[in-house]
This record gives sequence, C-alpha cells and structure tokens, in this order.
Amino acid sequence: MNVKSGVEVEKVELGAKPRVRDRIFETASDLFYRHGIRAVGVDAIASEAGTNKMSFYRAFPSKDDLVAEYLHDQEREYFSWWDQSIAAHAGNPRRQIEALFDSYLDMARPQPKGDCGGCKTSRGCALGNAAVEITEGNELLGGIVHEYKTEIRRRLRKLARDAGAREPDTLGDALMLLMEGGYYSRLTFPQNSGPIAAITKAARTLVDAAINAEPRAHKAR
Amino acid sequence: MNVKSGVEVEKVELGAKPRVRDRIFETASDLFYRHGIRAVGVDAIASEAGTNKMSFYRAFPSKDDLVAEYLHDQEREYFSWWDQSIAAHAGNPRRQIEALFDSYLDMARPQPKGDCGGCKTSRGCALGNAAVEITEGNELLGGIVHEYKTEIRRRLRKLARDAGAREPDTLGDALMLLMEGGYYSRLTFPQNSGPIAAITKAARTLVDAAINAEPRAHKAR
DNA sequence: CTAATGTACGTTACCGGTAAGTAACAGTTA
DNA sequence: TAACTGTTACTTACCGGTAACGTACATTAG
Repeated sequence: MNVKSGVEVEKVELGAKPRVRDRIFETASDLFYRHGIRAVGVDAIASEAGTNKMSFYRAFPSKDDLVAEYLHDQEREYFSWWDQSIAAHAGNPRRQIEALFDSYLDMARPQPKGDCGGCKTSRGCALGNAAVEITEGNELLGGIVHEYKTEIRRRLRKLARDAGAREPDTLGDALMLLMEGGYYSRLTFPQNSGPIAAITKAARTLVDAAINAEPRAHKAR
Repeated sequence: MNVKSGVEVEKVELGAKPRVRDRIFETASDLFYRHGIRAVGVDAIASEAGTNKMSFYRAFPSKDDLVAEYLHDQEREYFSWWDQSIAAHAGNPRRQIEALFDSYLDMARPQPKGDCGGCKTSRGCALGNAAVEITEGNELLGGIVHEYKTEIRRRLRKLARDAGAREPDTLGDALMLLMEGGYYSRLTFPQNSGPIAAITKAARTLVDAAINAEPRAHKAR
C-alpha cells in the first residue's frame, strides 16, 4: 500500500494539476456517488480523470481497494461534518442534537470540492448506498459500512444520554432512524422535496418527549 | 409411451411443478431481493430456476421487463400487507398507525412463499434498494419506485389527518422517515438488531405529540 | 389407431459489448 | 539515470440477447 506522507499538500484548485492518483480518486468518488459503485468501471474513471486504465492500476491495486478508500474517505468527511455541526454547542448535548438536524437539511452530501456544483440531486448516504450494492461475500466493504453505522448509532445514543433522556438508547435509535430515512428517501425524492422536510420538527419532538418528564406547557421551539 | 410411466414426477409437494415463467419469476424475485438487481444475471436466474436462458427470453421480452414486473409485484404485496395490518382497526386511524408499526417489526419482507425460510437477513425495502441501483437514465424503473413511495407518503399523511394531527403532513412525513430508516438500517444491521428496535416507541411518541394538545398524564400503553 | 399439428421447453452455439486486470513499449521530466 | 506517465494491445470473463435446432406431449382429424 502506498502511503503518502505529505498530506498537507491539499491545494488542488490552483493551476498545477494534481497527481494522477488524486485525480483518479476525486473522479472516482464523484462517479461512485452519482451513479453507484457497480455502475462505474475503471475505464470510465480513468478516462474521466484524463488518464487511462494503466495509470489507474499503477495507483491502485484493484478497484475494490479504491472503493474501500472511497468509503473510508466518505466516512471521514461525514464525521468531520458531524463534529463541525456540534462544535458550536459544546457542553449542551440537547442543542447539539438540534444543530445536527438543522444542518442535516443543508448538507446535500460531503462534497470533495466543498461545493455541491454539478450534484443536482443528492443521492443519500454514500456508505448506505454502498451497502445495497455490496454483495454478501464482500466482508471488507461490508465491514466498513457496518463500523460506520455503528459509530453513528453510538454517537447518537451518547448524545441522548448526555442530554438526559429517559431512555437514551431508544431516543438515539429513533434519531438514527430519522437520519437513515432521510438519506433513503432522498434517493427517490430529489433534494428536500420528500418527507425529509419534516426531519427537524420530528427530531425536536422526539427529543422533547424523551427529556422533559413533564412536557413544556406549550410548544417551546 | 414407455414402460417407465410409473415414475412419479412430482418432486414438489403441491402438485405439478409450475410453469417455467412462474418458476423464473419466483426465482428472480428471490435473487433480486437477496443479491440486488444488477448483481443477478439472466443466466443465473434461469439455471437457478432449473431452466435455461432461452426459456427466459421466451417468457420475458427483456431483463428490464422482468425487473419492472418484480417491482410491481413487490409493491402489490407491500400494500397488501399494509391493508391487512390496518384492517382490524378500521375507523380508528390512530390505532391503525400503531398497528402498522407494530407489525413492521414482524414483517421481514413480503415473501413469495409465505415463509421467510432461507432469508436470514432481511434486506430492507425491495423498491428502495432498487432506487440505489437504477441508473439515472431509466425512467421506467425509476418511475415505479417514485410512484410507490409517493403512495406510501400519501397514505401516511392521510392517516395522520384522519387521526386529527395538528400538522398532518408533518406527522405523516415523520412517520415515513421512521419507516424508510428502518428499511435502510436493516441493510447493515441484520434482522432487528439495529436502531429499528426503537421504531414502535418512536412512532407512538410522534403520534402522541401531534395529536394530544395536552399529552396524556403518564405513559399510556 | 394413426398421423399431423401446435405448444412448451431444452440444448448448443453464437453475437456484440463491456468488465477487470496485465504486458510491453515509448515519451516526459527531474 | 530513474521515476512517472501515456498508449496500444491483449487476456479472461461475464453480460444481455438471439438463432437454429431438437424433444416431449397434448390435441385433433382422418
């Protein structure tokens, strides 16, 4: 495995075109997310990245290795978004949960280029979608997705516990169902035209009901 | 006519073996659900059904036609389950919603053979999973999924309205997010080991919060 | 009873396209 | 020189789909 030590060289948008490997990876991430993993061949990736298949296989041992790296990268970007969303309300887990769902609607997806330019319709959760395509024999890729979702579950349950919920695991799981459902429904309903529009109110309702033993007299909001 | 007419040809327990077309369809439905649509080729379907590719193309014009029929059939079975679940509480929409989510956990998926025999891990929603695999150019298949999910959304919103929810569309959408999330998470967490375990309590909480201006004094249930 | 016919299905071989992955060689640049 | 990259050509395998032919059986007419 090739380990790049100079990670901090991230300036891509400037004139000098990045290394072939990086171009391939960025292109592949984009194509994988938009069209699915199985639907995108290495030839398409290479030509779209302005190179050819041989340079692909000089940079990656196999397509599966690229996919694994893609999934890990998406996971990293996702939790980066997560941490960033809750950072402003450190010490206030209840507000952190609300902040998560507030920024949920704005986040089409973790974009490599920081902007959701050509991505007209968000295609949900990259890792979750991969779970649909991953065949049952593939322990490597399936394991990545499983660990990822398990970590999300763990974080939501912890937030619920820190917020003082009566049944923290139940609240955490319920919030996770909302998030998962939002991603899933986005595959069918573009942007926020689907039931995802109700996600913030739903999350707030669940949090209120789980935290306030005596619910507030009227809608707090 | 030969002397070996005494051999009983019935290996299947219920009478004569069904027609090739039916065998192909049942087999394909099973394989599509378990492994995904793109992952299953017509050769695999045919041989698994005990026939060959030519008989496949004598029964179906193309693989896409079979897929469309598969999706329609899954949709039909799903709404059949739906109607069956709420039938016992006609006239009581609130209980109908609860009944839906109560039977949600039991329903691994609409099984062709009525039993969830070989299907160890439920693979979520057949239509929803198809949405991941359907390429953007396929209007036919994409349209089927879109109509299906739109109908679910319509039904849940109507139930919420009939139940007297303050914001029926919001409650309906929130309930749909729970359902979608349940299916999605089932891809990663087998059976009910994932966050789906909290779906009934979450649904009840949302319904209570939306219907009771003054929530019940303590947990009813 | 026999023969003809239609229907349903099996078998083999093949097509064009595309997939993942590799070999060998040539050009570029530091 | 040595590392990196581009190019062409190739292998192996599978995909959806088709052609041509062979077989078993039921029906019906003569």
